Amino acid sequence: MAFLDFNHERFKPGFEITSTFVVTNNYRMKDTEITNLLHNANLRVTKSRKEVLQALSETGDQAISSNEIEQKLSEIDRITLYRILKAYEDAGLVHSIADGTGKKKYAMCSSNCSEGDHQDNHVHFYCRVCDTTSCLNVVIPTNLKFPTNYLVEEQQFVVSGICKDCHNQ
Amino acid sequence: MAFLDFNHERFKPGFEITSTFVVTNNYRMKDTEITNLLHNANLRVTKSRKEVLQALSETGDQAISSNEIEQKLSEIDRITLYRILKAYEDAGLVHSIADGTGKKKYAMCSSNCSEGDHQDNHVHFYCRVCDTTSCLNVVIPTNLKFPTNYLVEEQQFVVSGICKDCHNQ
DNA sequence: ACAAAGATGCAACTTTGTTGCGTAAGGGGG
DNA sequence: CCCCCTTACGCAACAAAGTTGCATCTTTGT
Ligand SMILES: [Mn+2]
Ligand SMILES: [Mn+2]
Ligand SMILES: [Zn+2]
Ligand SMILES: [Zn+2]
Repeated sequence: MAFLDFNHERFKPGFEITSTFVVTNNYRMKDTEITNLLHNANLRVTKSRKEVLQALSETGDQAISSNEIEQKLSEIDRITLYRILKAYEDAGLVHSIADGTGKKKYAMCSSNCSEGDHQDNHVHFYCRVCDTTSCLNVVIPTNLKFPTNYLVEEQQFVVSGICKDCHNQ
Repeated sequence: MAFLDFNHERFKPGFEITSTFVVTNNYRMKDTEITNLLHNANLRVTKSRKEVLQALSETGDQAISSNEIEQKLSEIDRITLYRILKAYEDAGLVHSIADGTGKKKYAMCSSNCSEGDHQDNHVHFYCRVCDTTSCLNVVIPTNLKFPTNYLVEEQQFVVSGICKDCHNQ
C-alpha cells in the first residue's frame, strides 16, 4: 500500500505519498516518502530501515539479494538486514522470489500486496547470463484448474533464460 | 526419455524399459530398468547412482531434498549425492524445484524433458503444513505474452498453500 | 586383464540464514 | 523536553546447504 511510479502524477514534485503504490521503474524515493511508507506499515523509522527501502526503490523492478543490499549500503549489519527484510515481507512492503539460484531475491511490492497476503501475480525472469532477476509486467494466468481440495495461498512463476539486454548483442 | 507409469502397459511384469518414461506415481523400479536408464543417459552404473534413482522413483510425484535422499539411503556420501543429482539434472533424468524453502527438491523427469532442456511444464505445489513439495498434474499455460527479446528457456511455477491431505481433516 | 576415464570419499571451505541476548534507539505520554 | 516502555540493533555462536580440490577406487571399452 504505497505508490511508486516514476511517471505517475503523484510523483510530480510536491505530492505526498499516502497509501497505494506500484513499482514500475527505478525511482529514488524521497526521505518523507519512505518515512510515510514505514508509518503506514506500523514500522518504526530507523536509519537502516530507511536505507533498505531506498536501496530497493532504486533497483525498481530488479529483485536483489540480501547480500547485494548489504554491499550497496556497506554500513548495515547482516543480521539486522535479514530481520528488516522479514519485517517488510510480513508487512507487505516487499516480496521475495526463489529464482533457483539458492538465494532469495527481494523487490518492492505492488499495490495488490497487503500484510500477510502477497498477491504477487506477476512473472519473474531470471537471466542466466547477467545473473539478474526482475519483475516482469506479465500477469500469471488465473484460469488454472487445480486438483480438488488444494488450498492455494501463493503463487510464484519464475521464467529463466536470457533477458532482453543480454540477448541484444 | 524413459517411462515410468505404474499402470502403463510397459510396466506389466516382463516388460523392459527402453527410452521414454513418465512419472505419475510411486513405483519401485527394477534393477534392470535402472541400469537401462543410466545406460541410455550415458552415465556409468554405480551402486550410489542406482540407489538414488531407486529412491527418487519410490517417492514418485513427491519431490524430495538432497538431505531426505541421504537419510533414505544412509550409506551415501553427502558430496557424492550432490554430484549425482547434478549429473541427473544435466542428463535430463531429474528436475529440481526451488520451492521457497531454501533447499532444492528433486523429482524424476517426465518424457518431455531431455538433456539440458527441462520442459518442466507442470505446476509444483508446496504444502506449508506437511512441508512437502509435489509435482501436480497441472500444465503451465503456454499462451503467456512476454516482452520482446526475452529468450525463455525454462519455467517454474510453484504454488503454495495447503495440500489435499492436510486440508481434509 | 589393462589402462584410461570417470566416480567416490574426505577435508576444508563458503555462503545463506537463524537464534539468543545485552545494549541502543524510537515514539508516545506526561 | 524528559521518562519509560517497547522494539530494533549488533554481536557471537550456530546450523545447514552447497562447492572445490585431491587422492583413491571403480567402471568400462579394448
Ligand atoms: Mn516481483
Ligand atoms: Mn515436477
Ligand atoms: Zn541478462
Ligand atoms: Zn500437506
